[in-house]
Amino acid sequence: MTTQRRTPDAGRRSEATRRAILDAALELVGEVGYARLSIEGIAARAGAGKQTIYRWWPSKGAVLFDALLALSEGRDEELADLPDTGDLEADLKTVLRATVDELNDPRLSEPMRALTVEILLDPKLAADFAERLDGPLRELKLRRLRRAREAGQLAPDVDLDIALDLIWGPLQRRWLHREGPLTAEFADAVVETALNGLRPRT
Amino acid sequence: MTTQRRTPDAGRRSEATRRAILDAALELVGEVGYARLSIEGIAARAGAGKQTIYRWWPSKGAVLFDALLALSEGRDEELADLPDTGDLEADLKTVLRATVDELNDPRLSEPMRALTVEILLDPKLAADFAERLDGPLRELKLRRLRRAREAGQLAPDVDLDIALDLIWGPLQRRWLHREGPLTAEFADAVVETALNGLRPRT
Amino acid sequence: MTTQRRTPDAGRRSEATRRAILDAALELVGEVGYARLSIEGIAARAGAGKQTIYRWWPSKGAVLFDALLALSEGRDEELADLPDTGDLEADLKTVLRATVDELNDPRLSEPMRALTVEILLDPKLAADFAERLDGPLRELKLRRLRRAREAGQLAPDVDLDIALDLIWGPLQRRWLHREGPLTAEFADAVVETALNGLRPRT
Amino acid sequence: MTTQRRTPDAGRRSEATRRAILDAALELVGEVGYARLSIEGIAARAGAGKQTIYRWWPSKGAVLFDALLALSEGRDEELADLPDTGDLEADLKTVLRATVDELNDPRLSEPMRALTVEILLDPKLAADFAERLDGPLRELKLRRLRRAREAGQLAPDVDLDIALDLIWGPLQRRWLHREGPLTAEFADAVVETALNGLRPRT
DNA sequence: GGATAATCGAGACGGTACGTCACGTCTTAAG
DNA sequence: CTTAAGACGTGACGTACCGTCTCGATTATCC
Repeated sequence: MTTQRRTPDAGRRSEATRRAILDAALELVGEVGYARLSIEGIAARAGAGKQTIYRWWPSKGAVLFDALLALSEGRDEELADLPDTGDLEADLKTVLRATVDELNDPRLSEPMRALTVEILLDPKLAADFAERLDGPLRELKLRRLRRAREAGQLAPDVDLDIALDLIWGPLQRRWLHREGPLTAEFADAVVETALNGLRPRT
Repeated sequence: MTTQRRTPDAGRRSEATRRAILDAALELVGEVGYARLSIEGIAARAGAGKQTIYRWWPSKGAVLFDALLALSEGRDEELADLPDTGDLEADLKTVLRATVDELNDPRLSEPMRALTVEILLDPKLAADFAERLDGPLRELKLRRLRRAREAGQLAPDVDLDIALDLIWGPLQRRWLHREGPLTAEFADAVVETALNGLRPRT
Repeated sequence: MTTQRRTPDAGRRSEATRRAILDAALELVGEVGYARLSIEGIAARAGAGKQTIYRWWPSKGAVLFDALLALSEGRDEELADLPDTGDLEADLKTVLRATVDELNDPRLSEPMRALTVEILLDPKLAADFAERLDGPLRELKLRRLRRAREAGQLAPDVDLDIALDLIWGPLQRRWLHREGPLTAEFADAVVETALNGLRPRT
Repeated sequence: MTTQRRTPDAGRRSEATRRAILDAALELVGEVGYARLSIEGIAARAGAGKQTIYRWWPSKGAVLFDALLALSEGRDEELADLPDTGDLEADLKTVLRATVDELNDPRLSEPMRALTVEILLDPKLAADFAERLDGPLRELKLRRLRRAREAGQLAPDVDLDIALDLIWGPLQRRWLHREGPLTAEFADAVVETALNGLRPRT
């Protein structure tokens, strides 16, 4: 689940140091923000040599990415299937409300926004992110929507990629751009309106 | 339309230097990208002193912002009203297709993505941007939608902010995250699907 | 007594501004020391434009020079003849003790050391200084010694330049290099020992 | 013999870089003079990073000091005892004539004057200089004079500090202030006249 | 269990850019 | 024409990090 598979000899790698680095990265990003987060700072805080970081990660963004992944490890809900009670609207509301809660936790939200931003600019990081997090999640969502379409809850000709954007886009946009509060009501309203447009016309 | 009103004694400001700086910023961002754009580099290219930049702009993001604004000056379509032929769907398609064209021009698109990203991280810049560009544009859009709602083309209880997100969000998201090609077809499909969900239920 | 004779149009010169600049220079050199004294700082403190300083003085050293000269104006003892009671040793002790007192006043001593140092490095300033202060003073001293030699109190073949160095050198050296305290006793001892070597051998 | 003992982990210090910096400093001070010598320039000429200079030296004066020390390394005459043939006058003439030769070599003289001047203004540098060069040399001179006093060649009550000033002061003063040529004759005359005043009165 | 090879901390190094200060020149507006 | 004010190009300051590069000093398998 980390980058270590791609590196020379992961066998010898010090797990303690790896954790210290990820922890330091999280602490520091909370204290000074992403822009002023530096490899030097992480190394110093972690009591690690700079080379140790450069050996295992290509950029500070990659370190923070792993640090955030490590945070959400254990909570395997991450890559579990989306709920499927048969009621698409209810299920989507459940999922989006959970996301709203996560995004309202500044401990997660701030570094995650920083990381998202970094991803927008760094294609390498974007690829890593797509492979390890965004891609799989997107697949889960598509799967749930496909099932709904097969069950006749969505119009048969609906473009699922666009559907996905309609449902998750407003939330992510409002979060990323800080355009207004993230509330359960907002999540509900988005789901309702989007589904309105996606349901089979009678 | 520029920052100069907020600064000390803008009367003495050298217009030639101001243009040289904005031009240099645009050239350089095209050549090396935003991450490697530096105040130092802009000053050197413009034949200006660094202090002259620091005197009038608070960050390289702010310089680029003004540079992009200057680019689109003259084309007053910017802050003109959105078209209103009475046919909301057709009007929105016109607008979104125009946006698609703009975003497919890499001369504008790349620095604009960089600037957008900078805005995400820098609240000061965000405020400036909101005041001078995003806010007014948003207002235009809301006005058009409000007229449509009054004309009965949208459900009377629709939340216009959410409507706005549903219509413009997917496009912006796909652009910002480079998630697939920006085409007229995509624009059309988004408008159709979103309006489906926003129209009065019969 | 100032530089103004050498400049384009002294007739229009503002005396109030000139005083303000010299006063500001003295204040600032006392507050921040010579190294951090700046033309900008003087202009700001004096409420004068920088150009006004550049118009009338060639360097901050020159400003300080004039400022120090202005300080000792009025006290005409400056360029009055050295005392001549007939007793060379007593007269020299009187003079050197007075110098000791002056040099122990930090209000004068610190900027004077700074100026002296500047003179060591700036030949233009050195020439100005030699012409307006050091030369005349040296001439007074030589005149007193010459009278003493004619009166048989010094050996007839003594080199007066060397005599002058022997008498005033140690004091100036100890002051400039901060090598030990400046006391009346030291002044007396120097005069006695130096005169020992300069008197006619019996 | 250099500053490195006072600095963090001098073990890793690159000797090649250290030499390159000192050499560059000497070259540059010869080309542009001390006032226009800059850390930036030294680093560029030496092919070193600025930080490398700041890591090991506190000021450009300190760099030049080390550079001059390095110049005179090898010539161990530096800290060897002053000659003692039993004839004080002859010995002092030998020493002062050697000094005159050194001070007439502009390769040494110019940077040395600049450094001397810097020392006058910078107490830290002065302390360093006193500890590593001036102090030891002064001690050698005092030792020679003390031996002469014990041998009855100087008056028993003579203050050796003042004696030292009388003998070396005029030469240093004439050099530092550029007050006339430095010749062997001048050195001889100073020694003769000063010793005249210091010998026991018969 | 001792050799050996990679990892580790530490941090020096050549660089780039930062944001600030002062330089000396210039332009403007007021008197 | 001088003045106060201050923008301008220039250049150096001293600092922060970059990413690379040695250094010993641990480890942690593998012979």
